[in-house]
Amino acid sequence: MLKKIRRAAPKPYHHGDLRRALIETALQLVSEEQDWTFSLREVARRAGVSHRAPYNHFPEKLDLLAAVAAVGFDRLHDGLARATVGIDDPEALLDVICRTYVHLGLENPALYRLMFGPVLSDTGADDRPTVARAAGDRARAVLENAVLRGARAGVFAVSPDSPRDVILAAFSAWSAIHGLTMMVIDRIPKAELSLDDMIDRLLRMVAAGLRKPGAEPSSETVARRANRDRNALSAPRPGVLASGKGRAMK
Amino acid sequence: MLKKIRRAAPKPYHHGDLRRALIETALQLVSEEQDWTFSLREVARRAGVSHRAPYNHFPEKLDLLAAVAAVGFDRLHDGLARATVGIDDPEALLDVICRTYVHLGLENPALYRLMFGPVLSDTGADDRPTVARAAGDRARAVLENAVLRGARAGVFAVSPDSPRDVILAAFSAWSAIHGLTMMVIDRIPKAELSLDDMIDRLLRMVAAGLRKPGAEPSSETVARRANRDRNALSAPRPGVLASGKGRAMK
DNA sequence: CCTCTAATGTAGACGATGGATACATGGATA
DNA sequence: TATCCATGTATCCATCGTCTACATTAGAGG
Repeated sequence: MLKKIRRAAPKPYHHGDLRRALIETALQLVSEEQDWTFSLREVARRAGVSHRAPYNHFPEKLDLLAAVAAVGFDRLHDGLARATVGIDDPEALLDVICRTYVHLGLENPALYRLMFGPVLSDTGADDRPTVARAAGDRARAVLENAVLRGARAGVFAVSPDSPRDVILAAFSAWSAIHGLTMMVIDRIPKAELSLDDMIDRLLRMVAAGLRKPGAEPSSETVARRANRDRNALSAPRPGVLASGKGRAMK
Repeated sequence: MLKKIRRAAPKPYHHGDLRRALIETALQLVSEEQDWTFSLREVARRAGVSHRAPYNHFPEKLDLLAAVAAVGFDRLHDGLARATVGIDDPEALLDVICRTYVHLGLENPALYRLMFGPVLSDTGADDRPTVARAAGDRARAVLENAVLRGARAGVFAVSPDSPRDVILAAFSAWSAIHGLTMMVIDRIPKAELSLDDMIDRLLRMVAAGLRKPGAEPSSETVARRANRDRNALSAPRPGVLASGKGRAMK
């Protein structure tokens, strides 16, 4: 009998780490095609396994996509966390978070859309998939934390002792930047509007909505300039949400 | 020869008004299933034609969906226009627009998502379909008009003579309410947050972002109460975006 | 070290889909 | 009345998501 010669392991029957490979491949596809209508079979093909193999790890296509979305939220969280280290001023912090957020979202529109999209919220009548939900919560925490800090510092018109107050305020800000991000992704604004102008105007609104009525609205400029410098320094940082070629909005 | 007896026209070879029927059917399906993954064949089936017939009116499925989205924008525009007749105070006007907007969106989440969704913005590398684009512009105009009025009245910190200023301000407000609408549709906010609270908090932010720094922030309350009364009066108005059963978010 | 099972893969089948090609119908116009 | 062409129908095809049946192997228990 021929002894099984293990020559450079050409095709181990068992992939070894298929689950992760599938998520990676799917993420790659989402990034490349900016779309998640690719077939599950295509994912399997790219991963070099039979078209049925993925079903051993994900009950259906949606579950794989949910896993991809979770990765997206993780990267978003990491990107926000990394961009905000060492910033203490609450207004500046909020400004950086929002700007970074929008840019991260635009870095990989399809992934961003997938993270929030119908695919995940329409899973039956129940809630969003737990993976995505949990990952999203971690990202959300960054923003809530910033609001809380501003509240504690007495800069924001938010009661630091009322969780509801903090959550509502943070959610409003999040809604605003999420809306802007989605609008830009979906190409709603007229072409002549510059992204920076849109962000500036929106952040003015967000800041005004959080600031204590009596506070000085001019320090905002200072904070903003500081952030811009800071961003300029770390600007060439490679994309966080972007995966593969991931051209951002072209 | 048998004379063609037109007995209740059992099956006229030519449908007569297929295009409209297809759009209607598709809209119905979107509303019922809260999803547009239904097959084009299903639409044809419901319309009582062969599965190939739709292609005589729409090059592909996306084009039919674009037409549906256009209808959605039209209804949104009509709903906003109807809700704002007779309101003069700019702050109150803006308040009503935003509140109505969110409610209309939540009335038929899938349709709202379709209007903005990837389906329409990903049509090749070019712009969104002209139908949807045009219909969306009309809806957008309602908001821009309100901002313009506030600017003219000197209530908003917006130069009425600078179109760019007006557009940017309106776009910021739009982004905010669009973001809120999407977030709620996508079930992002924690369950314990009430919709009204979220809207109130966001509108506070929007108003603060538009109001002239010196203006009185208390008149807002008056305006809001007025709007709420007004809304209460016309509350039982049947859904505008809703079509068929169109349960709103269940 | 061997066995046996459960996890992981492969092969192939099924009904349905989007879209294409070829042909049928009949309303409006000459 | 004859004819043309927009509008429908009947089929065909590759592909998809998911299912059932079977193959392989890693690793736990003896």
